[in-house]
Amino acid sequence: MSATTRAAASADFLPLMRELARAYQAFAAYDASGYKDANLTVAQADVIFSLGNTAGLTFKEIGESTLITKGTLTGVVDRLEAKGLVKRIASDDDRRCTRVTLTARGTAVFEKEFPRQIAYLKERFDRLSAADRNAAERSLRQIKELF
Amino acid sequence: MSATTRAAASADFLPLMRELARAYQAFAAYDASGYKDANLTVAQADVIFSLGNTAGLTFKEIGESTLITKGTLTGVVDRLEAKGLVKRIASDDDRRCTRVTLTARGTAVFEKEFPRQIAYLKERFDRLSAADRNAAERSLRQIKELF
DNA sequence: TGACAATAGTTCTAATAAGGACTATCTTAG
DNA sequence: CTAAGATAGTCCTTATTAGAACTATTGTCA
Repeated sequence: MSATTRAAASADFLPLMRELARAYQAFAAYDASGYKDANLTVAQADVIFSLGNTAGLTFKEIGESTLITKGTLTGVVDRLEAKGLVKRIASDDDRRCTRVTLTARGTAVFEKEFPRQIAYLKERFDRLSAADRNAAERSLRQIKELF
Repeated sequence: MSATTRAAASADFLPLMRELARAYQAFAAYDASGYKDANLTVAQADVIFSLGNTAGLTFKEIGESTLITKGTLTGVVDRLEAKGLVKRIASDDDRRCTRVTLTARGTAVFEKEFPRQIAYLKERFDRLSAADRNAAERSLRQIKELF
């Protein structure tokens, strides 16, 4: 029995790891499919949804909310700005910061797409009982805290 | 109360969705960090681990195993081939298919990195009890099947 | 105050990632 | 057998993605 096989043999967490990847990918694919008609990517929608009902957020704040790293975020905001959905506003108090806010068109997109996507997702998540959802949430919190 | 706010108010699945994304991202970041020293990306390691202990797999089979889509897989295999870890072999019976196999160097990488990564991951997953792991696996299977 | 570390964004590079068009090859229906 | 459809990979485009180097600005401490 090789070292490789021996390592795998005692790895009874592999099915859990596999299910984590499969579940996330299945969800992510469904989530992304909801934005097709709106011509938004998941990253772009994440940013718009973060900005909705706020007076604007800094790149740092958007990054914390969406888990998009700053290097990526510059490009995402660039493309949203090119689409006229978002604008950069220089901050007065701290000139290192840039605030990003929704434009009128961005707000309109948010008010249309956010409820639509919530309903689109809710239709699936509601197939789970409240007990199952709570159990899943608890398990996922445990997993998150492993790392 | 706006339609947007109303939609979000009845969306009690949002915490679960958030935990799913957070848990997966935390795991993925830890997983990726394990390959730094080996100069492998997660996608490259996934392919090598799929090919380990096989006589070679087609692109289609690798894609099913790793969830990497074919357009991406061509590039991943290109880079692994450039590193000398993998080689393409034309199939005889079905000339549309290409089999991918580990080279001697690829096998050596597999036999070193696979047990190391399993141990690296096991150290974290073993912090969960068997019961918690089973509960998590069950929840994740439920979530996967929602989509 | 003045060097120096810390922070916020941008830019750059390499590598995914999805999807569609394209080529080559099988498969199947008539 | 042959035309039409299906399948396997490649190539192309657009958009992330992470991380490191870089600039500008702010905070800190002696």
